[in-house]
Amino acid sequence: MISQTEENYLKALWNIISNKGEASVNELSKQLEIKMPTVNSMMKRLAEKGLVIYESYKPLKLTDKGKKQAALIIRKHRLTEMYLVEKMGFGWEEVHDIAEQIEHIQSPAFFEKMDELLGFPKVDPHGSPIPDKTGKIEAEQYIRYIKLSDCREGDTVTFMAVSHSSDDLLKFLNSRELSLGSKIKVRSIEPFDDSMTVSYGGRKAEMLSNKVCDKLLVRPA
Amino acid sequence: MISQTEENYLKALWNIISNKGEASVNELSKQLEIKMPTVNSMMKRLAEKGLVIYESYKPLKLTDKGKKQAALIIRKHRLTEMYLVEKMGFGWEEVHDIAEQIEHIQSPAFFEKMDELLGFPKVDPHGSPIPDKTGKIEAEQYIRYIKLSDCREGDTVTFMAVSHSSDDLLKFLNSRELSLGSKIKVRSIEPFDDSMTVSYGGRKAEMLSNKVCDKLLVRPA
DNA sequence: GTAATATGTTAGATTGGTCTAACAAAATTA
DNA sequence: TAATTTTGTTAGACCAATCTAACATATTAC
Ligand SMILES: [Mn+2]
Ligand SMILES: [Mn+2]
Ligand SMILES: [Mn+2]
Ligand SMILES: [Mn+2]
Repeated sequence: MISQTEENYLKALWNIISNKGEASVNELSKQLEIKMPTVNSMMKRLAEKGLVIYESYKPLKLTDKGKKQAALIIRKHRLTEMYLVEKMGFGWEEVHDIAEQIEHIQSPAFFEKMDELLGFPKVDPHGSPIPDKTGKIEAEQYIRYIKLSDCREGDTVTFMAVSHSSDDLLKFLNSRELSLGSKIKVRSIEPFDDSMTVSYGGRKAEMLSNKVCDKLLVRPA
Repeated sequence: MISQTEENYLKALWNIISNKGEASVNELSKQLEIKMPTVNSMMKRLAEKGLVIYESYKPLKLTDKGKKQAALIIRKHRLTEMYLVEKMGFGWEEVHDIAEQIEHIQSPAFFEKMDELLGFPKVDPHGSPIPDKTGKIEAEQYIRYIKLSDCREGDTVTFMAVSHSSDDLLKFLNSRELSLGSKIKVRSIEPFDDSMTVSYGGRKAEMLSNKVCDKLLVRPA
């Protein structure tokens, strides 16, 4: 009914909308690395199918049906990432590309089994929430984490999620042994470049650039 | 480089060739439920790509490159089936359709990991051999099993594989608690319909139709 | 408020993967 | 061997998914 290609468009739309509030043809085009005219006609097709609300020159929206479909693909993606890390021994920096493919597998039983074997996890290995079977994200998880870069000297916080997880960032965090759940204390902030010196786990004075701190989502103690 | 669609053609070709010695456009067409003209043009494409040897009105062949590619897809299929049964708790009758999709995942690391977690299995849950990483099937596994239907009264054999495993057959075998590795003794053969009365495991006198016996591959004791 | 730039749309081409209809060759049957 | 049936091929259509080129509208800068 809905193709792999269409699923990828839906998912990208969902991601943009939940980060920035609304989506444009231009952004989608950049995100997917597909030219604007192609995106434009795909939006019309998805509108035909009742998944997207398309009006010329207006921001793109998802219908409720579209939101649900998208969330269910995200669910499959995140369950897969969790499974790969927890049950197969992959590192959190290795799983995205595999999940990008497995999210399109058509087999409710397969993902049911994953969910079960994992004990019905609420978040993926990068701290992002896993939508439930109806496409909803539990209220508790709407809690808006704050960026580490928005913290002040002396703050103590818990590292909860990575906002835009690139391979390079994840490998950097691996190298500093900074993982989800770590309690981080902000020792000092360098006024010149906003870099932070923090302590956590065994590490007593790690320096993190502002670019890094901007990607780390934390919960105040 | 090679699409999911092309992979399915290659695999079907490989299966037909290894069962019947050679393949025709007609057989491929039936197997894949795709009309002959479509198959015909796909064969030309795969010939272009050096995977198939195509000559008008002659039987279809795979090149060495084609054989290897096909075997590597079969490898992914069978490793997946084994993983689903051994590590995720699926029944042997549930895994084929999922494997049919997962076999197309592009990620050497993913299948490496499966192989490793499974302890480098040599056969899939239906007793079919798993090609190695170079696409070869180990010599030992070339052993030609015989059909249970070719056995005689009094023979004792080990159930090694299912030849054409349909859902219905596998469910039937489940219901009779007849699984791979069972030692089967042929008690009697009914001359009228060639049905067999056999004993194995806890069961002392199970009646198996000729249609069933024809699908069970066994190794003489 | 006009000019320049960025964003969005339309038109038309291309490729992959499928089909049906018509024709051709090979195999089977009479 | 001739007729019939089965198998294989060619031609031409269609839809999904992509592109480039050209044009239209909105936004931003001056
Ligand atoms: Mn991901
Ligand atoms: Mn994807
Ligand atoms: Mn199978
Ligand atoms: Mn397949």
